[in-house]
Amino acid sequence: MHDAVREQATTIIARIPEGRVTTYGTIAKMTEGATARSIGALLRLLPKGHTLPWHRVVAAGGRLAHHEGALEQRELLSAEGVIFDARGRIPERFFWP
DNA sequence: TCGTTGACGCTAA
DNA sequence: TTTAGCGCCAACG
Repeated sequence: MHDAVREQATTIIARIPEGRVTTYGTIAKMTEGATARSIGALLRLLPKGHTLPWHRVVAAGGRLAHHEGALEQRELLSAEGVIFDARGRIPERFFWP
């Protein structure tokens, strides 16, 4: 992934409003030359002290991707008012854009 | 350079 | 609704 693509992706993630979420696929579509998988790779390698709202990036269908920080992610989202339904999915009204 | 791994997505069955 | 299969891309040894 080129630096320009990475910068564009991080910019998009930084623009996600509080209390809203977006998906890997959505970011990939908005970023030229990126795919859902490349976005995942990008977030995985984020520096320790970054200010990016990574917790607002979820898997397709509003499901929560299974990774180490999933629990923390769920807490952060809940703190912002994001609701999980009975099946552990985020309703579409929380999606951004 | 090659094979493996993993914060994924989409489609078919 | 759940699984499997395939495509996809970056990092790493």
